[in-house]
Amino acid sequence: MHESNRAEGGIKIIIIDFRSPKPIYEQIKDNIKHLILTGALSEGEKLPSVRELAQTTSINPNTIQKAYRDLESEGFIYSVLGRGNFVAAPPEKRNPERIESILSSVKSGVRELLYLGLTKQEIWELIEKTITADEEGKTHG
Amino acid sequence: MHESNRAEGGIKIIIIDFRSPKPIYEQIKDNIKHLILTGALSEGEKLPSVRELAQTTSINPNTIQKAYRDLESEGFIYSVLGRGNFVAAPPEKRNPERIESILSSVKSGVRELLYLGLTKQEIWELIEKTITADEEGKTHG
DNA sequence: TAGGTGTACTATATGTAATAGTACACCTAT
DNA sequence: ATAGGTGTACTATTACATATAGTACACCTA
Repeated sequence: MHESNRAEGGIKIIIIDFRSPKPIYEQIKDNIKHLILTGALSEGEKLPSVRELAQTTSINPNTIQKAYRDLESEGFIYSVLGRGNFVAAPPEKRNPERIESILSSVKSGVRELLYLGLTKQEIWELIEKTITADEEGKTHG
Repeated sequence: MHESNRAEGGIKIIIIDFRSPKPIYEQIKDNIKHLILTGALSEGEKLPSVRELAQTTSINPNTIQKAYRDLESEGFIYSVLGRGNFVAAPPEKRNPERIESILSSVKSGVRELLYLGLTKQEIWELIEKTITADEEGKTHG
C-alpha cells in the first residue's frame, strides 16, 4: 500500500493513494478542502510550501502546484508570491450556481442511500452526527 | 402478446455534454442511475439496446457498452444475451462498505454547503423537498 | 546577499477515453 | 432453418489528461 503522510508546520495530515483512479492532484485538493471545511485548518494558517509538500509526499512539485492553483481559483486558499499559500476566509456572499451544483450531487447521494435501504431518519442522523463532530473539533479558544 | 414491455420512444431522457470533462460513459451511467433512483425507470423495464442508444445519441457502441457493463456490475441493471438490458431490483441486503462510501461523499457535500453559508435547516429542507418529489413521480398504479 | 517562496514554461512517458471495425453466440419471430 | 436484433469480445488507432523531470525567473525575508 503506497501512502504518504506528514504532520508538521501547520498541516495535519495528507494521505495519497497512488493506486486510486482519482488523480493525485484531486486527492490533494480533497484532503486540504476537508481540513479547511472541518476546521482543522483555520483562516490565515500557512500551508506547506509547494516544494516541501512535494518532498514529504514524494509527489512532483508540478502536481502540488496544480492542486494549490485549483484551490486558489475555488477560493479555499490564497497565494502570496515569495511567501506561501494560506487558508482563505469563507465566502461572504452566497453563490447560487455553486450551491446548486453541490446540492445536486448531495441529492444524488441521498437518493442512492435510500435505494440501498436506508431511511430518511437514518440518513439525517448519520449526517448530523459527523457535522456536529466537526464543530467539536474546531479550535474553541 | 402484441404489446410487450418495449421501450417505446425508447428511454426518457439521455443528455450528454460533449464538452464536459466528465467521461461520456460516466454521464450515461449517471443518467440511467438517476432515472432508476427517481423511479422514472421501473424494475424489469427494458433499456434501449447498445446499438440503438449508440445511434440515437451519436455515441460509439463501445462507449455505451462500457456504461451498461459498469451499471450491471454495480447491480442497477442486468443483461440477457440476445434479449437486452433490463432494470434490476433494488438490493435486498445492505452493503455497509458501499453505504459508507456514498455517505462519505454526501457528508463532504453537506460540509461544503455549510461553508457556503447554508444552515442545517435549509439543507434538510432542500434535500427532502426533492426526495418527496421523487416519490410523487413514481408510478402509483 | 542567500535561501526559500510562487509561478511559468518546455518536454517526455504513461494511462484513459473514445472511436472504428470485425467477429461470434444467443434470442425471437417468420 | 432463416433473418434480424441482441449482448459480448476482441484489435487497432487517435486524442486527451495525468504525472513526471528539468529549467528559469520574480518576489519575500532574514
